[in-house]
Amino acid sequence: MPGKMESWQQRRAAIEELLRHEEVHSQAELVELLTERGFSVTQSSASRDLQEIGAVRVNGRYVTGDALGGAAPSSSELEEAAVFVKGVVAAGPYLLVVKTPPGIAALVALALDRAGWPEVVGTVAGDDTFIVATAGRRQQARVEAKLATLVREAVHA
Amino acid sequence: MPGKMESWQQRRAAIEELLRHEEVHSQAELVELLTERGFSVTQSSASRDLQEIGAVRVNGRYVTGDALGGAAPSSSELEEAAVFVKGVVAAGPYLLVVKTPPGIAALVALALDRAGWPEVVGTVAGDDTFIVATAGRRQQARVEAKLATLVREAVHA
DNA sequence: TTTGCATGCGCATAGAAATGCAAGTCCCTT
DNA sequence: AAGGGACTTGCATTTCTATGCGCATGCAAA
Repeated sequence: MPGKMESWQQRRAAIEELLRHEEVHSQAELVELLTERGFSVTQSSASRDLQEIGAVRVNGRYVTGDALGGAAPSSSELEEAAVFVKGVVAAGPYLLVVKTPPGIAALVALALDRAGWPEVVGTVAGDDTFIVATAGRRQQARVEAKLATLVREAVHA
Repeated sequence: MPGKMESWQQRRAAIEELLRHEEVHSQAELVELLTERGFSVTQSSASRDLQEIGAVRVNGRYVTGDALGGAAPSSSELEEAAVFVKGVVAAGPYLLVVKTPPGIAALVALALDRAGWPEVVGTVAGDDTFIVATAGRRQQARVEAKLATLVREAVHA
């Protein structure tokens, strides 16, 4: 099986994006749209992705979970907040410690929470530091990498 | 077919009520519950009713649209606080991450502290998340289970 | 009463989504 | 470098949901 795990996160991001702008009525349709956009997947994965994302089918149309309840904070919020990140360090195999300027740890932590990354189990913020809890080593590594990328891009911009 | 058209409104009300207090995972299950309560229907009608009502299946469980957010009080301090627990997730073998509505994490964490569970080593609270430290896997699992029970009861009440 | 229209429902089935299983990858540990 | 575990995915199939069709009933007008 051609199991290219390369796109996983991009694919989910793409799905969320699709759900926001297109009318998706079935998983088969979603698969089609994804295919058009260069993602090669089957209905199986679509099903699992949707569940993971928290999408829901209402009246025969899929919508993202947070589109129902209000606040639809995209990753842009986090991208902005990323500017304040001064450092990310692993603390043991399950935690990350993130340093920020004084007073805004909570802000960044909140943004990270709302970004809804699947690997992030939760955050606890202090004044200039916050802790990110992840479910395991792998998740920790991913979050660390993603955060690092985000910070790099934020600084460049 | 004895189509008593008198009852469909009552039936739908009953369904809404059921969704609020029971875990309904499929339309077949719903039919069963309704039958127990004296409503004689088939899956067909259940499907149409759910659609009409605006119920939605999230993670394999049906909920009414407006049930997305809301809580009720209880008795003992921790039991009361349990209402606010939105999720419990293990982070590695020693920690639990508990999500709550914004601003309430400290309250719940304190209540848990005071409950004096032997498995709980300590808690650290943020704004909408707190972390529970336990002495090991076994304790972690036990706390997770106890919390889950508590939450379930709190919600049902 | 009879005729017509609208509605609620069940049956059968088309249509859609979830999942057990096994295969392929990536990484971490030894 | 080898071994093992944790993930992810696709396939095949099961399980669940939506709906076309026709019957039965209620109501209103003729």
